[in-house]
Amino acid sequence: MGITERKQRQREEMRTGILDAAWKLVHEEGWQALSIRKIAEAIEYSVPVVYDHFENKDAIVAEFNKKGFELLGNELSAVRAGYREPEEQLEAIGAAYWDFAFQHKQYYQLMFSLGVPSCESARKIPEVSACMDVIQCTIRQIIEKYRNSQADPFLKFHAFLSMIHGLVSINIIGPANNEDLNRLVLKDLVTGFIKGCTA
Amino acid sequence: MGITERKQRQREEMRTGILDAAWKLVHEEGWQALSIRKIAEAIEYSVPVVYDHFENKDAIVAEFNKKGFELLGNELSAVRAGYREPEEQLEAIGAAYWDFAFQHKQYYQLMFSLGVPSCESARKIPEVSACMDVIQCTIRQIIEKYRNSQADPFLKFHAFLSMIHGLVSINIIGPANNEDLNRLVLKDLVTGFIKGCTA
DNA sequence: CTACATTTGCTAACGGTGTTAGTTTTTCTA
DNA sequence: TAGAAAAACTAACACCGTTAGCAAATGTAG
Repeated sequence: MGITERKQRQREEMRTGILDAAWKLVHEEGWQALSIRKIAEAIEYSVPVVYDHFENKDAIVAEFNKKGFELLGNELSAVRAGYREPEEQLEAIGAAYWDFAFQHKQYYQLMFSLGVPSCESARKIPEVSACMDVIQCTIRQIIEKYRNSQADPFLKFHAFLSMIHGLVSINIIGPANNEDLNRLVLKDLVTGFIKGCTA
Repeated sequence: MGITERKQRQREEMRTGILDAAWKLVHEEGWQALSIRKIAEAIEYSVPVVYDHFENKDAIVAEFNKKGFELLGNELSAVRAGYREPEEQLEAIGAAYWDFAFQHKQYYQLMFSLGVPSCESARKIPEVSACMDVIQCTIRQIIEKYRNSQADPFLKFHAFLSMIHGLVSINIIGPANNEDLNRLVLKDLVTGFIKGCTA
């Protein structure tokens, strides 16, 4: 009775086919150009077929949102594993975060609502927490390492995220800004931040 | 021959009427709900009349973008004028920037593409520069005051903007976050930043 | 092998969007 | 008062997300 298995497999293939088509469209024309109708055309099926696999357009978008945080989380974890001292780790995380935002521009725009019709009802998904934990944990270690009882890890975490996200989001809108300047700003922000954690 | 004057006046009235109606809609239903048709209905004219005063929807949105930066620029200037020392000024600017973002949520969302279909072809408008100059100038004064030749004013300006914008944009997406925490994060960021400028 | 049931996919529609071509109505001028 | 100019409108085009209802393919049981 491999029939149900085959059907299951075909369903799965269609699902990923939809996502692949959607992703291709986003890459070629941006989020604002993504439409159910174009997806349907790309997979060579009629529109309602898409609705058999996703409740609505938001559900498709949410899928990418999740995947984006998953990707970023993995990236940050991997980079962090390459260093021993938490200061180095945080510096590397800052750079990696930056790289991610621009190497996966579409993901990042979606993840932080940059010029994208907001993907409602996200933000509580576990991928977000997991991703943030990497940063939060590293910062806590810096503070602990320097026995700086005045620095609140939670507060510092939010400060760090604000810095890094602000830098990225300002630069991700519109075409290429001065890349060298941004690198310097990033370094200035991160080193300044670390100094604030240690002293 | 007051006829042409009257016509001019009527044109102006219709223009502001369109903008008022648009602004009301944005306030009531958000940017994503703004439509030419709804504007036309609100002003009790047919759709093409709107196109007699604005080239397209983007032009209407761009108008608000400009106005937003104008407002923010004035706000920051005013707040800055209330203090003598640049450190105090910057601290006040940080707080004022924050307040603006949340008191004029719709403006801020538009100005920095937070969940809004990007208003193309903005960002080079003079209101943006004027607004940023207030911040940039204050930072330069702090650096000069402390004769810190190592701190680059331009770089520090970008760093400051990143911080403040990052904090705001993370918190402006979604419903109310912890207000007290955000105030602390803001203070931590700004004082840390000032320390980085002075030493 | 056939009859029924289920799944699968489709057509066609509803109400919405931005935008514009062409036409009517109003207003001003000569 | 006739004709030119300005103002406003109707109606369409080409999209969009979403869904109700129907047709065709597929699997199941007698």
